[in-house]
Formats: sequence, C-alpha cells, structure tokens
Amino acid sequence: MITQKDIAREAGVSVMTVSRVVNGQYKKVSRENIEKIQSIISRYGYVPNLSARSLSSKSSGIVVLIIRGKGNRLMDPYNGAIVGYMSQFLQEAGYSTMVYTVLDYRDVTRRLRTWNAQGAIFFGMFDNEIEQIREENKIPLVFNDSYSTLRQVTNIGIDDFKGGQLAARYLIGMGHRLVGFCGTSLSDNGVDRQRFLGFSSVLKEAGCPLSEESVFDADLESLPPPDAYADGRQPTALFITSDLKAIEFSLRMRSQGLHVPQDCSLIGFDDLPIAGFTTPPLTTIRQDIRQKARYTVDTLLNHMADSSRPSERIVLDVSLVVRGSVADLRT
Amino acid sequence: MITQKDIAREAGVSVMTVSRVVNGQYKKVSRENIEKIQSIISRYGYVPNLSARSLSSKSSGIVVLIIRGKGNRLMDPYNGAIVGYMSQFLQEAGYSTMVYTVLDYRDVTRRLRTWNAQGAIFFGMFDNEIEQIREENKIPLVFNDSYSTLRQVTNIGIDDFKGGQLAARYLIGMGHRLVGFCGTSLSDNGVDRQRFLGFSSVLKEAGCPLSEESVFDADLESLPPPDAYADGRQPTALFITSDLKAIEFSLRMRSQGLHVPQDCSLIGFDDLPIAGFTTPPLTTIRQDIRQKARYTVDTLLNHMADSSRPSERIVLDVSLVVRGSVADLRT
DNA sequence: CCACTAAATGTTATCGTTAACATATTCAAA
DNA sequence: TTTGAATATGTTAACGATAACATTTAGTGG
Repeated sequence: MITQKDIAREAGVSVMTVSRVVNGQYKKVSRENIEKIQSIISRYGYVPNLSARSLSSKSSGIVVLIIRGKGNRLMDPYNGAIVGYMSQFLQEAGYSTMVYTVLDYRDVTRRLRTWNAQGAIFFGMFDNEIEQIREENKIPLVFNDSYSTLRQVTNIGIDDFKGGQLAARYLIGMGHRLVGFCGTSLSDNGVDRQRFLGFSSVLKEAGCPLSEESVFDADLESLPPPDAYADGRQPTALFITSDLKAIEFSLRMRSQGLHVPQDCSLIGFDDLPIAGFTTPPLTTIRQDIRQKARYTVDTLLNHMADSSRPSERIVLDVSLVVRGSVADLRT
Repeated sequence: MITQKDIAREAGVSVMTVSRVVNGQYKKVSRENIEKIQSIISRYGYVPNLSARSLSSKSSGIVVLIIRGKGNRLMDPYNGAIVGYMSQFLQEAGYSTMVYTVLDYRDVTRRLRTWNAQGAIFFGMFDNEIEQIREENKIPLVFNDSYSTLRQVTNIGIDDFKGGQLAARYLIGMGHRLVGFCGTSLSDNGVDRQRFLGFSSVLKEAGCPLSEESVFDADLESLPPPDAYADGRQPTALFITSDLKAIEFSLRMRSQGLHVPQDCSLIGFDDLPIAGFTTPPLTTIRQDIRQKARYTVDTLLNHMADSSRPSERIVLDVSLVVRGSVADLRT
C-alpha cells in the first residue's frame, strides 16, 4: 500500500509537496511537480488514508446518520428511502456516511466521537436530549421532524399540521361525519401530534369533532378490531398516520371479510411507492422524501462549511393524493 | 475531548497502562489501576479515537458494503432490508459499516483503502472483477449471489436454480402450458440465468419448452405490452424474477383493463413484505433475507478472525409461497 | 540472602497525514 | 546592488493510539 512518502521519494520531493498536490493546493506547487506527482499517483493508484488525515487535520469527512430505535430500521421503506438518498447526496459531495441506530442518547456521543464525525443528522424523536447532545458534540447537527421548542435547532420537517387538515377536509368533503384518527406518541410533541391537531381542528370547525373514543394513540395491535367498523356507530373513515400501518390495517380488515373503502375509508401518510400498488390504491398525504433528504443534506453541508451560520428551520409542503381508499358518501 | 494522555496524567500512570485497560488486557494491569482508570473513563466519558487506533494498529473496525449500481439503491426494498440487517449484525459485533454504491470496480479499491477496511461484502455482479479486486485488497471479501467460477470465492447465495424449478412446477401443476420468463442480464451467469435454467429445464421435461419469443431478457419497459396477453396465443403465465417488477407489471396490466390472474398469471421472486399486500396477493419464490444477511456477516467475521480459513460457498434454500396471482387452469 | 521468574509498568518509535513555521529561490522595484 | 514581496519547497512536530521492547517490582525456591 503506497503512501505519500513513497511518492515523495519517487518524485524526489518532500512529502509536504505531495500532500499539497493531493489536496489540490495547486497554487503552491510548480506545474512541473504537480504533473510529476499526479502521474505517480495514478500509476500506483495511491489513495489517501483518511484515518491519518482525520487524525492530523480533525477533518474526517464522515457524516453520521442517527436513527432512534432498534433492530433493522432500514426495512421500513421510509427510512430506507431517506437514508439511501442522504448517503447518495453525501457521497456525491465527497463525504462518507455511517448509519447508526441508537436506543439511548448516550450512544450518540460515542458514535460521533469515535470517528471524529464532522456532522450528524438525526431521525426520530430526540427533542428532550437535543441540548445534551449538542453540548457534548460541537459539530453541526441537523434534525428531521423535530418539534423541539429550543431555539437554535436546525430542523428539516414537513407541514404535518397541514397534512392533518388536508386529510380532514377531504373526508368532510366526501361526506364523512364520524371519523377516527390513529397515530402514536400523541403526548410527545412529534409529527403525529401535529397531524392530529390539524386533523381535529378542521373537524371541529366543520361541526363534527373527534370523539375521544375515536382517537387511537396506539400501535396497530391495540386498535379496535376491524369488525367493529361494520356497525354504523363506528367511524366511516380513519386517518392513519403512516401508509404502512394503513395498508396493514386494510389487510386485517380484508382477512375478516371487510373491505376498504366500503366498510371503512382510509387515508394514509407518506405516499410510499407501495401506496399506489394496493387494492384499492391508498389515498394518502404525500411528502417528498427525496426533497427532504436533499434539503437536509444541503443544510448540513452549509453549516459544516460555515459554523457561524444561524440555525434554520425548513418546513416542506405536503399534498393530498387522491386514490381509491375513501368512499364517497354524498348521496 | 479527552484522550488517553489526559487519563494517564490524572491517574498518575503511563498512557500504555491506560491503553491496556481500554483494550481489556486486564491480566497485565493491577486491579487497583484498572479500577482507577475505569472510573476516570466513565467520569469523563472517554471514547477511543478509532482513527488513531486504525492508524497505529491497522485494525479499523470498519466493514464496507459495496453495492453495484447508481442512485438510491436502498430504496429497493430488497437492498434496504439486507443492508439494514447486515449493518445491524455488524454493529452488534462491534463493527462499523459503510455503504457505498459504485459503478466501476476501480472505485472499490478506493473505498476500501481510504478507511483501512477490515472486510467487505459485495452485492450485485462483480464476477469478472473479483480477481482484480482481491488482488488489490488483501482483506476478507464475501460475495452475495455471485456465480463466479473462480475457486476461492467466498459466497453466500440462494438456490436460484431450484427457485426457477419451483415456479415452473407450480405453473405446470396449475395447468399452464404456454408460459413466459422475464429476467435481466441472462447472458451473464448471474442469479437470473440460474433461475431461467431451472425454470426452463422443468418446462422442457414437462413437454412444453419455453419458446424463444417468450423469454424476455429485459427491463420491464421493453416487455411486450400487457394487452398482448389477452389473445390466446400468448403465455397464460409469466415468471418475473423480482416481486417489485411483477407488481409493477400487474399495475400496468390493470391500467389497461386486464387482470391478474384472469388475463395472465404471475409468479414473482423474493417474497418481499409487499408481496402479501397486493391484489391479488403475489405468488412468489421466497428467500430469507434476514438469514442471508446473518450467514454473510457471520462468514465474514469468521474470515476476519482467521485469515487462513478456506473459502466457502453457502447456498440457502428457497421455497414457493402460494398466494393468489396464479390462475388454476385445470378444467 | 541471592538468583530467577512472573507480574506490572514504562519508553520509544511508528502508523500516514497535515499545520505551522522556516528556508530557498526568483523577480521586480528602488 | 539591495530590498522586499511572491513563489516554491522543506522541516519539525503533532494528531491519538498501539506494538515491541525495556525496565522495575514483587514473590519464589534454593
């Protein structure tokens, strides 16, 4: 494995000259030496050792992606897609990406320090730990979907409130009056809480407020069994804040001989590619994952380039995608 | 950011003693010092700098995952799942994972060298470059789904041939006589070629060989338009070597007013979670992605622990999952 | 009490690269 | 010719950790 030292010997110069060429500081090296060194580099296939560079210059070129949770988070198509886009964009910008799933925020610092990470992106809820994380790691941090009330948090999110509103307005417009909501961790101020607030505000205005028993702050398992929905006193429609869960729910219904949207209408969230594949195709609130990844990476890179840059919060738009999972109840 | 030097000063010992404690060489340090040092470590939250360790010991703790292709490969649920599992397993074993997508094998060496990778896993076809890659990188390499004829290639794959057989036998058993095959890169000896060979061998034995015009070595776009299948001279069933493509195909059919399985039966491959969600649910050949990831990681770790270990080829089983996308044509 | 092993600890050099500073060299202006 | 800036190159030390070897200390049997 060839090093700068070897190249320097071969070219009859000092390692520092080689280092300058490797790092593109062409103004400081004579044209003659640049050419000589570059030709040796390509002849031997020299590759800089980033561990060494990282040690000596404190710039590792590593960005860490932190996902809260456990197990295989990349199986979830949303996570797979956003992680994939982010590492693609980071790779295009010359950075290497490490993905870690952590349970505890203490793991975060360990992960960031071990590799001298130059920046980090966080998914999932970290609101309560943000201050701590930031204090322990003086590098640019960018969050996704955080509703932390702290100032100075750089966050890229979507308009979850509007998403809820869109869902509610559409249901109302289709003649639904008794509807339900299903999300998780509503007591934390996360995405689902905002979706809930948007959703319920519209319903209230329309004169058909969400009753308490039709708000499910729960994983799918604890949802009331689908056959409850056959009886007319149950909601005619459900807003489930994730396509994946909505699809799973519709499967459970089907396994009991019930059908979407005849027995219960469904609106999902995310607009994953599979949402168009199901039967009926799922009506859902769309967020643009690629765009979110793009903005997140760009924001991080900006902050890495200029650490005095003020924090920023970006809210991306969402839209309603009408497919076939909501019944038209207007006579 | 605290280093071993700081700890050594605080404890009144040399850095070497600290290093020994950090690396768990407890037999070489007195109980007293072990405790003193460990308490300082946890008090200050010391984290070893792996760049430095990597430089000095040549052991970086990094495993690189190389995917051939471009763009966001993790969006594909198969890749997302297997990459997710592998990094999970590697993380559990104390290693860090870097995922790279490369177009050219030359990138491979660059990626492996920059981080002193200790091992690498390859997806996608690299058969012709394996020799070269191995020569340039003297670290354990494990491949997935390679049909390289080179000796000494450690590979974890599935029984693709059997997968093809299972599909064909099932179709025959259901009364299909005129069937088609759709895969990619059949001329390379990859997974799809094996699936094709298994598939066609069974059909031949059964007396209804695949005609040339019903073998599509093509991306979906270049498949004949679905409405061709309405006319009786076209295949009554298609074996499409990827669930994702099969689903996409069935959507294209539906958009033209045709239906699976009435107008054309379909068998997919992989048994992705979405295969059960579609209408009709997709009959497919199942491979166990988690198990594949498990074996691949374990094999790599074994080879990293003992570099003299002989190469091995592991072939995992596949099975037929009958759902609803194949019509029963028996009278 | 000495020699001798085993256990505990320390010293030095090194990994590959870069920052910071130092030294030549060149050329133009004074 | 001298001076000064600009350009090109080199030297040294440092980044944090570990390997390899060296030394000290403690404990053992003769």
